[in-house]
Amino acid sequence: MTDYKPKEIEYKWQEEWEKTSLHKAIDFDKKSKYYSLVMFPYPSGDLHMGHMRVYTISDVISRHKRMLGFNVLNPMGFDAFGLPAENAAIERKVPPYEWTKKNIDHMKNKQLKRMGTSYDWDREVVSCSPDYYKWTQWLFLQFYKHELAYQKDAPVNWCPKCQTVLANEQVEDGKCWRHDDTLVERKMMCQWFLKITQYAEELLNDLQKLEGWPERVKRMQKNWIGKSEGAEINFSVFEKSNIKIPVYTTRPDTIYGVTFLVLAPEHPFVSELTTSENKEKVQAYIKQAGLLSEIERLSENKEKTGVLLGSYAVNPFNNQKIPIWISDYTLLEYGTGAVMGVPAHDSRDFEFAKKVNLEIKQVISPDGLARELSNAYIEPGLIINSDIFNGLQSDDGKKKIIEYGNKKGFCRTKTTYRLRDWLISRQRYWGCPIPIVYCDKCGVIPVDEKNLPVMLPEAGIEFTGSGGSPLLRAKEWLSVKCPKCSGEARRETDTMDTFICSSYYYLRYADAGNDKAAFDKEKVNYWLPVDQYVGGVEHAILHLLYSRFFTKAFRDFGLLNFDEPFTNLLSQGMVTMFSPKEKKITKMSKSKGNVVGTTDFFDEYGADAARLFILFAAPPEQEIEWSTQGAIGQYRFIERIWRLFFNLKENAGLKIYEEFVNVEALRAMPLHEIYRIANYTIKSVSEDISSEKYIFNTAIARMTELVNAMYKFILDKKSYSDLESTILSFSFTNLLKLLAPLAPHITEELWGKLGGPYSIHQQKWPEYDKQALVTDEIELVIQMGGKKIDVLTTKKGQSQKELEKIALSLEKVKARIDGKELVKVVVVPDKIVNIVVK
RNA sequence: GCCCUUGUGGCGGAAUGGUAGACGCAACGGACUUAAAAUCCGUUGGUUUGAAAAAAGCCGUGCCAGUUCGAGUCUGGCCAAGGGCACCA
Repeated sequence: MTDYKPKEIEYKWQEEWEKTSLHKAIDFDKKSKYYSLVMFPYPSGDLHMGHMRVYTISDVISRHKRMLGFNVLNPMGFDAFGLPAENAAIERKVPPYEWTKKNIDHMKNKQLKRMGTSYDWDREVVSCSPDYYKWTQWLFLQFYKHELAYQKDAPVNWCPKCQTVLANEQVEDGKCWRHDDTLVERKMMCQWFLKITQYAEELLNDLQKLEGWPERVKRMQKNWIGKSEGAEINFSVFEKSNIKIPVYTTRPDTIYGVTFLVLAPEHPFVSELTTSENKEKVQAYIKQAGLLSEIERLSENKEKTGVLLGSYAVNPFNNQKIPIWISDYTLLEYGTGAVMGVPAHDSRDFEFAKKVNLEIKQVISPDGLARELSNAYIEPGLIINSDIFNGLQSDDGKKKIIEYGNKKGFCRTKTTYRLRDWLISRQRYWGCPIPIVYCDKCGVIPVDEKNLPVMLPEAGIEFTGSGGSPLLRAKEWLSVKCPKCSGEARRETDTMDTFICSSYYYLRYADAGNDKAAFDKEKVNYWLPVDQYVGGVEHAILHLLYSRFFTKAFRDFGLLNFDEPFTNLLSQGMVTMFSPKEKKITKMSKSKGNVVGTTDFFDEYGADAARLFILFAAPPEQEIEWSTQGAIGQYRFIERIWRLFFNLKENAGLKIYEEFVNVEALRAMPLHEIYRIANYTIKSVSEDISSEKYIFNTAIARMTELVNAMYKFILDKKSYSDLESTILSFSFTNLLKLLAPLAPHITEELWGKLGGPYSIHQQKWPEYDKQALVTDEIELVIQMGGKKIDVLTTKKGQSQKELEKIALSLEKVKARIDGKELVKVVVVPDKIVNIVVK
């Protein structure tokens, strides 16, 4: 027997797999395709055990599907644009390109391959490489052509640490998603947007099609899109018949309770509606509101403030004259930027009315009676004080009121979404340049497709960390000929949000080398949609919503033929560990000082052991806590298999053997139990590892049981009969195959040592012998009143009467029935007998 | 505030409404060894009776009810932790 040296074995097979192109995906192959995808990483430099989880899960799925006979596409690449590279350039004067390249090289060759992953590296994509970002730019131009990319002045979120603006989705709790200690500021800027809102309804509706997605993720997307149905009502302005103020409401049933209007401070009508005596106050308020940070504005404790404009609006339903206010609790970007104030039935309006002393008029009541309100009554109810609509229920009232207003021409139903258009401009260097040119004569002009890519300049770029994007100072690069008039023009200096790059990479994998197009339509239609996507739940909204949007837009551009990119989604839980900094168990990350590197563990115990522990600790969706001790437990499991192999090889003539045996020949022998467990293991592992379940922890437990049973069987055994060596060979051969997707190196090694043909990963997934699982004895549980009294082994298939008789004849049972009335006996054949007494 | 998820031994976790705690970690005992490590074999939810062993009993899946012959599992309410949304009209 030789020692188990994981490092040697693992390196050997990793090289062999690469040399023999074992994991190559073949376009348009005869076998059914299976696209297995893992979210591609940002090349931050050093992967730790926390990162390993997602790659392990996805790799097990890919390897298993190959053994099931699928043509598997399992690609990998790098989301390589982004801030850390640029920050490294500022701090250490290394060009972002070099820093990124070095990290990719390390992650790819020293870490991802070292884990034993089975990627088809021929399809690698690197989003910062010009042959990739050329197509990012080309796709931007398609959006532009279809009027889905546009520029506008808007209040935007600015992260002072990133020195750039952020999309709505990238602001969490008023803070930057990358810097949870940094409040986002509000600024007015002219920026590029993608019109994701045009797809809001489809993005919402098609969530129903995504049966293979976790409910949680779908709910989060649904919340984010935030559809609401209501009405848009036009208020006219007293003595200013040229202006109509549209407001959006979901409660048209409260229209008679309107006692004021509130516009957003940035609302375009504000100056026109401000009377001269209020001008000063209004301007001061607008200025002050603009200065507030996001978090201050959102703060719940913040008291409502606002100022009167001086003009009056007229409620078209009852011609009542009501004052117009501005307040920062009204948002310009949502609805129409103006709300009707119904203090009696909206808590924000109530608060505001109390604060500035406005009339509160009740128009909804639970019982039809009006009373003094100490809070807004926001439930639906009976309509009162509302002229011809009195006595209706809210629901019915809504419809009738909209109908009435519609007839009169000042009201219509309207659907509003919380989702905003996607702000994609970034004031940073290390991103994909937006292919746009500004010409004094011609205006905003897109770069010709044939002149793509607009390369990021490298020479003469200085990273100072201040004074805006380095591109602003790249004089030579900045000046360009206008594509239209050939006159002097200037390049766009903003780059794209890196989420653009990651919104289509999974399409590029289908045709990674193409230099004529972003991807070939036929290839994309062959490979896509992705059959199984694995990634972190932190992208539940961001990346997954953007990618769905891209897919739908590309379908409409005629680039592909499907509606949704990812059929099944698995959101793996975090890997946590105790953080000495935060004094609690929390997500493994460098900044929290609780990382365990991969290299040392792999060298000592092997990637196989790390993979097994990660899979064994909990089901994939759940959080797991890294435990080196626990991982060593899996190392011991592997070593047990290793020793078992040599023991059986020397003593029992172990060989590859996969045929079923005649179960009758085994009856009443201890061997029968081994054969049964082996087949039960095949059955359970096949089920647990399948896409319906993905519970790898129990799969590993079943295999451990088989190994334990085999150990027990061979204990003190000196010689083996032919039948015994056959059954043990059968068990061991199948064990290796079942374990192969999870621990690919050790299984390949032992498979080879057993004389199996290269490679175990190209073998057929085993099937189990149904005969082996048929038993003639069962364990019968005896209960009294639902409590277990006894368990006895008895013949299978006895009638209910027989079982009842067996139970009632037990001494224990008799003693307990004694003196009581037998109410009934419940018999579940081959399972339990439950005796109920009174 | 609204929506959702999760509460099981010292720990991670298993259990189609039918033997709660599979499997692993940790701990303890035994074998092997001059010794230790490793390995192999065991024990390990709590508790009561018992000198001990054997054995037997009772309690036990966050709490309180309910449905059921039978509930970790289903229903309702509560408590706790975690997550999402949050001045979205």
